[in-house]
Amino acid sequence: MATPTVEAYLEIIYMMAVEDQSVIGARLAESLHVSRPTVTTTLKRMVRQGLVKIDGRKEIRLTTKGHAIAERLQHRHRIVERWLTDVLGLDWAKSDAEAHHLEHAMSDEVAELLNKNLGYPTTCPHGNPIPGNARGQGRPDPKAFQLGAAKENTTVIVTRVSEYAENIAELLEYLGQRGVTPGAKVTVTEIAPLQGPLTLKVGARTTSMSRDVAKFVWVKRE
Amino acid sequence: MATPTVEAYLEIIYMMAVEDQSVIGARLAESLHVSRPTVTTTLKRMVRQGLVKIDGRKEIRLTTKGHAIAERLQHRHRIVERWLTDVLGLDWAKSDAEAHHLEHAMSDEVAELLNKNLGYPTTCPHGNPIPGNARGQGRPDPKAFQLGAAKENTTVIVTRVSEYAENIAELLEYLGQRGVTPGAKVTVTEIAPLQGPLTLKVGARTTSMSRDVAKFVWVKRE
DNA sequence: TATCTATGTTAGTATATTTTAACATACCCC
DNA sequence: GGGGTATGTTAAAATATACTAACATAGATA
Repeated sequence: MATPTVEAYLEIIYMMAVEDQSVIGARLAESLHVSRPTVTTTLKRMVRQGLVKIDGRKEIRLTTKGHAIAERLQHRHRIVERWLTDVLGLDWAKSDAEAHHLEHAMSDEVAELLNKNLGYPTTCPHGNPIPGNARGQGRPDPKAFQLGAAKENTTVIVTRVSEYAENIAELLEYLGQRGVTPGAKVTVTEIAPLQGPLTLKVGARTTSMSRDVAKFVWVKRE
Repeated sequence: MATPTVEAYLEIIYMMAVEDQSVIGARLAESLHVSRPTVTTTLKRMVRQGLVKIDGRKEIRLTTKGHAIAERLQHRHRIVERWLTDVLGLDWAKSDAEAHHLEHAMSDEVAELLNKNLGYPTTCPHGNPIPGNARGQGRPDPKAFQLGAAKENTTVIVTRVSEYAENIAELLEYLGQRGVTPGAKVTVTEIAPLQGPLTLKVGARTTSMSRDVAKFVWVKRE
């Protein structure tokens, strides 16, 4: 029923909501790399189909129906990512984009066979919970906080990297190359003022990271 | 570049040519379950894009470019089928339809990682050669002939089942349930006259099969 | 030869998706 | 309060994909 385009909208809306972002058309246009008028038209269709609602402040919300589809897509997406990275050995930075294509072309039956074959993983390679497999129905750990909010001279463990970002592929590659992946131990050695970068120690390596990037990395106390 | 729709056309044209079928618009309309005017429009686009040529007798032929895309799709299709049936345990009748969806959503890189992971299989579960992996560049065994052409009281080995048929899912399910799969030994015990059915012995079981169906089953002498 | 059948094409529509140009609004800052 | 920025919408257009109704044509057949 839902076209791949509409499915992509549903999924990004779902992700933005999970990340507590403001879900408005302008944000969708950026994330999906389409113009604002396109978003207006598509959303109009989606409202007609009962997939989303738009309130007076132009905030977009998923209906029960839209939410169900989005959650099914996230389920597929993360299982496919697990397969791509763990079984096929695909780079974790590439697996997100690839999964975005495959998730729209996979039947429920195959998704469940794959899920079983992988042993019902609870998170994707980026640490995000898999709805249906993980407890909490895919809600991220509430005790986690953004690396950007960590205090100086604390050591934290990376729990997950958000997959909602405009330049997600670059972001993942950047983080992967520096070892900032789920389970990694990171020490914040310095926080520059004026929204400046963080200085981090990851393993034996010292690196710096902008505050904007650090927002996408969720961590917990050691 | 090529949309999923155009890719589906390319693939079916490729398959029909391999099976020595007459490749004309009316046949495409049936196979793809669209109307004849739709085929006219889409073919016009494909000619403009340099993917196919149509001769004076309305026969459709792939250009080098179209052929390359079709072959890449067949490669993916059959590798994916192998994965679906061998690794995930999906029914062989369902794997064809599922592969038709997944093949359009898979990058070259993932297709090759999967190919390697499966050990470079030479045929799909239906016995059809995988272009690039099999010798002969995906041409079926020239010594094989259709089960419908077998003589009475001969025993043959099934080499492959054609995946080009209008009701392919039903056909595969029918054959699978009767054990008529690649490698099976089949004895033709009786051939009814007037294009009537064949009586077959497959293992301990005796069954009959219409001549129309028997055209899709390719066999070789024991 | 007249007709039936298969096939292809035109015409007219419809929907989904996309764009640019232009305009409308709301809110923030000085 | 006035200008600027962010945001949303309208208008006009294009492309890909699909349909039905109608017509054209070639071959086969009665």
